[in-house]
Amino acid sequence: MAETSWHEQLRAHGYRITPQRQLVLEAVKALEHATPEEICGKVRETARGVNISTVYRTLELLEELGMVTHNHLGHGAPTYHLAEDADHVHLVCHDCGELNEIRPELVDDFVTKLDEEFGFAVNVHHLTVFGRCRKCR
Amino acid sequence: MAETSWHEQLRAHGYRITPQRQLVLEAVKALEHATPEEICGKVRETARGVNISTVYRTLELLEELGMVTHNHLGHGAPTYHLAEDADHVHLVCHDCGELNEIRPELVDDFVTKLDEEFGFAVNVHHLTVFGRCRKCR
DNA sequence: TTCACTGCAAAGAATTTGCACAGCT
DNA sequence: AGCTGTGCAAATTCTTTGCAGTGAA
Repeated sequence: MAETSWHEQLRAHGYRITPQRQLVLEAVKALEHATPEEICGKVRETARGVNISTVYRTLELLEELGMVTHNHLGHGAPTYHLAEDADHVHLVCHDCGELNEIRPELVDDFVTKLDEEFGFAVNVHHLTVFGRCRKCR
Repeated sequence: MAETSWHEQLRAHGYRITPQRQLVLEAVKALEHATPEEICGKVRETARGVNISTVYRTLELLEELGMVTHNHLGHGAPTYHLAEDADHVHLVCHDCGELNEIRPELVDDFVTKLDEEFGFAVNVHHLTVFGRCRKCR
């Protein structure tokens, strides 16, 4: 995403460009799969006093605009990443918690089948598959 | 599951049979996809004074013994059901929240592929697929 | 100047834990 | 009787909200 692109996307919807929003977006990009708490920590490395509730509000906004997405990779807080980096499916091991990202093509058949049979459009970016990894079986 | 089966499964692991455990298991069976809160409500229809923390502890125990499983069907609390009734995949619509259960055979190819390519054993019972249903597209 | 945005503090929802007593076995 | 399980209350974790002051446009 070009620097100007997200500025304009915010403006086009009547939202303002603020340092906090810039920093949150940068943190999401840099951290990958980060929780709101972690994002807040990263942001505070640069700007002090940024509040966790601002992070929540910003993530909600950025998600609404389609700039970031989130996943539930376990029992705890959700993790966020850039929408443009989200083109993968998550594999999470129940036992060791290991996270793997796999090519979305692997679910293409499945996605097609659900579309044909139920008219259901799978959101592949939000798909997390739990199971047991090679090491833990 | 026969009446005696789960009694023995508890005993075999050194756990005791209590009215609370029986009621929680019955509530899980009766409600299907119920949150801990809902299960607690159901249990209290029969026995008063059962505590929510007992429900949590019991669900954790029953899950550990493989008698119930849980899924995350949205942002809120997880939902529990009997493991023996869990042989389906969940389809959840982002927009209307509608929940559908589909035949697990639909993911067989996908499961096989993940096994072959990554040695990853998918827990189909815990699989929830988000997307947009026919009506909301 | 105007009104969206933020920080702060408090409220809320979901879950866990410590501890003394109750009740299975 | 012995020890697991339970109720209760308080602590935690994660998230949202109200409100008054700040700052982007």
